[in-house]
Amino acid sequence: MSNVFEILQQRGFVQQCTNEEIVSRLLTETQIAYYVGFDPTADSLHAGSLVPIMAMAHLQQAGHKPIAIIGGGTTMIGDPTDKTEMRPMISAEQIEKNGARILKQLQRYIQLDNAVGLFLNNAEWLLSLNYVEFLREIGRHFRVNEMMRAEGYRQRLEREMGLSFLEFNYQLLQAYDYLRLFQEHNCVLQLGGDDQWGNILAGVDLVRRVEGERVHGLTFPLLTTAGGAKMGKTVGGAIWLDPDKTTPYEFYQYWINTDDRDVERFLAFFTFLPMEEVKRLGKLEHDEIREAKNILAYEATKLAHGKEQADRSQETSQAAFGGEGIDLDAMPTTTISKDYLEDGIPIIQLFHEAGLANSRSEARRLIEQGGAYVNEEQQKDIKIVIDTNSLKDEALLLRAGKKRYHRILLN
RNA sequence: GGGGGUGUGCUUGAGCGGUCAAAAAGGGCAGACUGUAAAUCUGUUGGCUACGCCUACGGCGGUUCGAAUCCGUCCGCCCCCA
Repeated sequence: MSNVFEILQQRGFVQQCTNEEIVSRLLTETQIAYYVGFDPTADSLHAGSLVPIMAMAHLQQAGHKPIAIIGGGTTMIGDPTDKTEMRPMISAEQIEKNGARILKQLQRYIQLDNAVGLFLNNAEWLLSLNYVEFLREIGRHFRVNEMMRAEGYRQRLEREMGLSFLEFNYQLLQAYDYLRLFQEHNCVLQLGGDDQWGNILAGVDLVRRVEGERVHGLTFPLLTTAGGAKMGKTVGGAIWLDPDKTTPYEFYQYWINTDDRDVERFLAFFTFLPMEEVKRLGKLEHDEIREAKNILAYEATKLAHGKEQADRSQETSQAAFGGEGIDLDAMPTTTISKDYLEDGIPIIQLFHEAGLANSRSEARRLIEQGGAYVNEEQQKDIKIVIDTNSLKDEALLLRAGKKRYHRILLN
């Protein structure tokens, strides 16, 4: 149980590794510094980022020193890897701002206090680089033909959109990051998604060429759900870690709706439950597996938002789906004026304005198809006008379909 | 620099000058089933003051009674040659 590498392996974190034996030994016999880069293009991390985060947490618990990097410098270029289009470039200030929020999120999982863990922005060293110097000292170590063999670049080269010279340089900069971190913090392991494998290797090579030292890399599998969707994405958008962007309840719901086939995998990745327990839960079938999803959702929410929020989300969830009660306080709410309602609001308009339908036409369809409920009563007539007579406990409870609720209050 | 392509609704992708709000698939939404899962089946899927009207097929202009479909031009992207 003491070997973190084994833990990572058992939990499914290891996709590729420069040398499993050596890395395993490094992790057991010494304490090392390791790094992961995070993308600061958004002001929040999302559920997909939890894979590297959890891996970092496991490693830190085993006594190793995490370095989280935000790509303030690299993001200003845009990673072409596996991207169908160029990433939008964003300003340094924005990156700075995003970075600060990301740091806060990371701190829920790992300690980054400048002592046992570091948080750095690679803009610190990338922005001041001198072009000619960089070419001479770093650029000379890269073979273009080798770079072009990398899957990510090749795709971009062979398919439609070309690859700008700017993007082509991305790999050099990321490799340079690794070199710097090795030189300054003695970082000898870089982790990342499997799409980063090429970039990680570039860094490993660079360190070897410049410093003559052997450093390592390890990638995580790129998770997709059994349904084929990208991990952490729903049609509505990404599942964010920021409670303002994705409420704890929605976060909880995301996990509890996990596909049966994903439960065991996800428990291993996104909770700290011991593997025996994970396996046991993963084997449950039929409605019993809901218990496993419940635990998954609870644990994941607790990690991201704390015990209190997890408890609440669980209660709300159980109330809403378990039976009678619906936790009114937990659902999205709109406040309207009393006069407005007294005059009567056509049901189509009501659903539209509550945000349960994106247009009036959509609201009309919803109602016609029997998916609209007011105070849990199905309304199929599009001409109905809702007024104060429909109030129940001074409020209206709207429902669209099975799971989407919205409450209307008066002021 | 020269030559050739291509640009359609959330996505992919059809589309004779009229019958195109635009085939088809995917996705989404709703309904049935059910375990807040998956699979399956059904309906629906631009907007609206709604059996009619408006906005849409890269931008702008033109030809025509009439254009997503023809012409010009501009923009983006791709391919070949240099």
